[in-house]
Amino acid sequence: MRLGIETNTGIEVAVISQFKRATRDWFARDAAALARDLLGCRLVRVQPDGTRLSGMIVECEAYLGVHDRASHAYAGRRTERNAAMYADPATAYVYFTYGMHYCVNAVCGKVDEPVAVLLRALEPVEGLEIMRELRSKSRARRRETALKDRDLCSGPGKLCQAMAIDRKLNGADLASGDLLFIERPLRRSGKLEVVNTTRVGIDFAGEWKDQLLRWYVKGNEHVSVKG
DNA sequence: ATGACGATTTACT
DNA sequence: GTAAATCGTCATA
Repeated sequence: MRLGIETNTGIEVAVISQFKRATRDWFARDAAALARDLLGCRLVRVQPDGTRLSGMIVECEAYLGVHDRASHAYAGRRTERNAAMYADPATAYVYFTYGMHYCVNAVCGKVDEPVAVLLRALEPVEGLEIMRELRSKSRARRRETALKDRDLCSGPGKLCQAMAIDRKLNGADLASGDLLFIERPLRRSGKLEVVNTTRVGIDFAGEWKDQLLRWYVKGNEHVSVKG
């Protein structure tokens, strides 16, 4: 239970919410089901100094393993970079892309089965001002205007920046670790309207680009792309 | 050793 | 809407 969370306006309001750590068993299933269920859960990052950053997961994509042309494990590719995909469920797979961005996945399925869920967007909950600093840091030119809340975690690369997630967290244990983990609500937090559609940024994937493997919270302003 | 390319973000026309 | 940024990774040689 947690009393008092930071709101978009910076005002603290008293709320009663109950979350518990997601267990390894909870991750040990197919990626599509997990992707859907991750919506509404919290991703939590505890920094070295103990500062807690968190956000509600509002957008996810499932990557289905060796047959999925969009997956890093397509055709059984197993390299140093994607090794974490073959690890235990609840392992974090963090990879570097486009020469400048990190993306984070929750590995699921069984051991040696390279299936995972890409976390694409969060609605910031704890540590918004720290996130703002982390996000401003790497910008080429400082902007006079502060970043809006919706610019903090509305994309896979942005959320890693805002949550201080980089290659050091590749292989982290999302179930038992203390650095990066998932909390799920004990009670279904009201009605969560969900949209199921196609994945983003995988035009190279042939027929697999049409599969409906992306889920997001309908109407949530932190979702990265509409559609 | 070399070259091509991103599961993206940002700035600019 | 288009294009630049930017470099680790991987396949090929």
